[in-house]
Amino acid sequence: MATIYEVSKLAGVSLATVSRVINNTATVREATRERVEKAMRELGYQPNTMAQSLASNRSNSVGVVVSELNGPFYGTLLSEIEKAFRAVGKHVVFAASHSDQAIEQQSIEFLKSRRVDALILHVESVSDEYLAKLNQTDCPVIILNRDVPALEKQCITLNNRLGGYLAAHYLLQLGHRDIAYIAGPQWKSDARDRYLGHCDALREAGIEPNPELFYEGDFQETGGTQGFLALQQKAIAFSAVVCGNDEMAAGVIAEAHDQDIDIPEKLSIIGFDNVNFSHYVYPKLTTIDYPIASMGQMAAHWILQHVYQQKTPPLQQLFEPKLVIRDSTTHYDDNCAKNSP
Amino acid sequence: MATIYEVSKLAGVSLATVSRVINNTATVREATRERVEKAMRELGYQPNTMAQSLASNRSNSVGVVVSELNGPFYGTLLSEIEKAFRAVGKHVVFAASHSDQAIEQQSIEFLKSRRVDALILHVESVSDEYLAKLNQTDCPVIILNRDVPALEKQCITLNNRLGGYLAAHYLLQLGHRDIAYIAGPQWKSDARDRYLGHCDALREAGIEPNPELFYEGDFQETGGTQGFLALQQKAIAFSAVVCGNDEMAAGVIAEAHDQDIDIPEKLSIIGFDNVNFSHYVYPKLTTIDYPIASMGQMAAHWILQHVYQQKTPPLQQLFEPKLVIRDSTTHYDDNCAKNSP
DNA sequence: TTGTAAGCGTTATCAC
DNA sequence: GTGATAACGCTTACAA
Repeated sequence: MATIYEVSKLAGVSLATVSRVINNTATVREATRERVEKAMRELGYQPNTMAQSLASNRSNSVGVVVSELNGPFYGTLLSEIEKAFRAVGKHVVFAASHSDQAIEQQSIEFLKSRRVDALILHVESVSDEYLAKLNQTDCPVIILNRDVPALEKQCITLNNRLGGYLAAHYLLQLGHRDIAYIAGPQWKSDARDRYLGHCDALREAGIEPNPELFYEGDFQETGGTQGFLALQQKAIAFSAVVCGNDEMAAGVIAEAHDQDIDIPEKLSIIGFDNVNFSHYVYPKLTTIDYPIASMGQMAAHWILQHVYQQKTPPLQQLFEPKLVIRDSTTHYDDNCAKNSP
Repeated sequence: MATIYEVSKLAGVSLATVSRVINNTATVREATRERVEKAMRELGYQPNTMAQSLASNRSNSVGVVVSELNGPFYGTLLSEIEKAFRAVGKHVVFAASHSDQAIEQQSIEFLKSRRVDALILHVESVSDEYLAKLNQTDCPVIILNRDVPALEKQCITLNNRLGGYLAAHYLLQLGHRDIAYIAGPQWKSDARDRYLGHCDALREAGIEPNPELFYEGDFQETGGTQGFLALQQKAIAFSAVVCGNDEMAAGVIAEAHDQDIDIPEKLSIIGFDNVNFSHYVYPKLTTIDYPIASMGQMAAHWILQHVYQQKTPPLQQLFEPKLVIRDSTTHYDDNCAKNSP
């Protein structure tokens, strides 16, 4: 593989000049540039990125760590990030923590050891302090789906509260009054915010949230099923159930099928995230769209701008969810048997 | 960040010795090794991977290119590959071709410019010749889900024909005789093989495959829907339909719902791949499991063994699919209205 | 505008 | 066993 030295010899210029045309780092006379480019072409020259990195103290690569890769969510994220960086010749190296708390921090360190120029993190278990410290080293960090006060300029988040509001508001609009809620783990801020938005909408409609209609699940399909069963045990009936995410909504739907409950006629169900399988469930799931692709893109833009000094469209930190109406919800009907024991 | 030089000074040894303890590359007296290790710990030393790569001509990273990242398939693949390599301190950098023919080759070149030690490819559009040439350079290639004759030792594939056989065989066993087939694009060898297996089972049962019961789809959900509609137009009735993949099966199920056709009572449906949403469709999809996780792991093992000289479990190139029985299939029943105009 | 030369932090080849 | 020292291929002052 040809080196910069051979190029310089063939073009009859110095190493420095070749480097200049490679990096556009100083003005080079047009004639010279052309001679160099010709030489590069003839030799099929490709800069050795390792040498570049070593000399410039820049790896031209960014790291991404996500908690899970199997799910319907992170593929889209990674895909978008990679696309954005490749367009400017930067590589992305990634690690998955496989939802393991111990591995998460280790993943970050692992990528740092690769001297990535920046890190995009979608993580849950590491502490705010750790993230703040990390950012102070040499490696800017941008954080998805989480608010770290010390890093407020570098967090890209969804307005989860608004999302929760939109879901409940839609159901209220359809005439539902007794709306059950199957939440995600309440130690997670997004799960909490979604429920807060839910309560906002209820109160706005003059309804006080009823603890009897609340169940704390685990964001998994089975959690949805269990939540639905638990809610049915209670004394109070409901005509709709909103879930903290689509997986749990799928769990509810599955159980409803088992019990021969017609959806949406007897029970309206609404999810959250709009993951890629949400239109494979039957009936197709009404849900709240989480614009993960745009958020990934924005993370890339932030780094492009702040780390690589590239021009990008204006940055945005807070994203708005949108209601996606499909077939799992319908008007409240007095005749509909409310769901209760 | 501490360098190897500082470590050597603190430990009172030469650069070379420190390098030796880092790489276990020659015998170092126990006392010396300990002094060096202590120094490394005290300085929080981490080798600079760029410098290592430059000097050793090894990047300690492997590249992965996949055609798509959104789908339900590649996340699992990447996840498994990353896990295997991280365990031995190797990084993985990836690129997605976003199903774009032009980008695919460019993605490969992009990763090669990063001097990856090896490449794992799940690609369709580049030619066999290109792959063979690629492998001859400096960069071993391992290929997933595709047979490249010139690289037969480096291809990891699924026995698609067996998979097709298993699906049809199961339906025959259930008593179905008129079985429609919605295939993937027949220029793809996996799509072809699956159908061949289907025919194998039919002939084994003394049934000659009927071209009227065959439709060539596109592996997409909409293709399944269109295929189902097209098959219904034909003069011949069928009691079951097998699809070249799960997406198309989902399309058939959606259309069946629209037409109020009971599944599986009136129509049995079977997919292929066992993607992560296959149990979210209703009824849960009977399908053929594609062991993508094991295959990704095997790709990693191959590289670990041949490129990094690590010991691994024995390698395996051909994987066997398995029938996964769920709720979209049932016994053939004479009373069942066959599907026809 | 172009050239010279000193790094960048390792590994690897010699000697000792 | 250990230590000098020359690569590795590039960037980047500093000169010219």
